Amino acid sequence: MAKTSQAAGLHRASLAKLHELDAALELMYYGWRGMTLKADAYLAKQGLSRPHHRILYVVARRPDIAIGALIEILGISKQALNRPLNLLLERKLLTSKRSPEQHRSKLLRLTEAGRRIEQRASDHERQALREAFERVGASGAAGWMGVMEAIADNN
Amino acid sequence: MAKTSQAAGLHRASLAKLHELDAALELMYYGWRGMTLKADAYLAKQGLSRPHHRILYVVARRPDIAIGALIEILGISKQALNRPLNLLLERKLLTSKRSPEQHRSKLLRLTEAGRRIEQRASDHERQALREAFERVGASGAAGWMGVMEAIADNN
DNA sequence: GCCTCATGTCAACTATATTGACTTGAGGAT
DNA sequence: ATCCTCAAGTCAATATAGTTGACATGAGGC
Repeated sequence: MAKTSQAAGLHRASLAKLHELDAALELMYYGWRGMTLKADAYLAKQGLSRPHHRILYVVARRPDIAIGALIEILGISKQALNRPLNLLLERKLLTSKRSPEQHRSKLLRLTEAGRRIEQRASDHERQALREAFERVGASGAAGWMGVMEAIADNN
Repeated sequence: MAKTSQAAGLHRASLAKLHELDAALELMYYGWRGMTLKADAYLAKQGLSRPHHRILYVVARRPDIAIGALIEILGISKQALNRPLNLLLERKLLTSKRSPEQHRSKLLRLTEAGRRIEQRASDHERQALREAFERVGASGAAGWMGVMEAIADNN
């Protein structure tokens, strides 16, 4: 699917800072890229990409989730979910079966192969976080979490 | 251009945590979204989107940048740059003129209107950061920067 | 006059999303 | 049985964001 991602500022561009917070703003951008770079490269090797990983990630943490609930969590339309989801089913990374009571909905689960890929992709991301946390120590990590929570809830 | 972005996990989904660092992993995702949410909404009102903002952001910090250098920094192909750049020129948010010595290259600058839009969009992002930094104090902010730098340089 | 280089443009393709309209298949209710 | 609802699936059209490849233009340099 996705081509191996381009240089795309592999080297953080040095731009003049017009505001005090410009450095932080750019760090958010490059931080996101730094965290996802290796995971995306791994996924590309498997013929998968970010949307597939998002599906695998959620299903891993919500076994037997129904399709409607998955759509809600991912925040995309069912048509947008359709392609990547079917690919994952065809490749037998996911299974779907009808619920015993609620026959209307289909329940999704990871297969062993799906679990393995989800683990490896997420591990690349966690590894980037782990190294960074180790470098700054526990108090820095706590600060990072606090800031990210505040930003995440900024609605 | 972009439709007003969907709910898309406006409420951070509560998923079981399979690993210690899953919470941090999700925070990176929601943090990025939290920072860009209002900026994207503002840009959409102006009929612009993230790529346009990226161009405006860089040109604001590198006045008289040539197109080739802009392509390098953004990490996209000239063909991909073409559409958003021409829109910005048509809408007179950017000007281009040939360099006095280096007549081969074109130099880009923001117009007043372009500067205003760049400022407002980036302000939405900086505001999210500012509030978060205020909430956690200087040491938390320093921790955040340290972690993000480590992740950004994780190549 | 030719070569190079920066820019511009055309075409075809891929991937990720959207909205709208419609179908299918399973249960529930009368 | 028939009708209604609901979850899921599918088809079509569109937008956005990117890619490669090929080729055109226009300004200097030699």
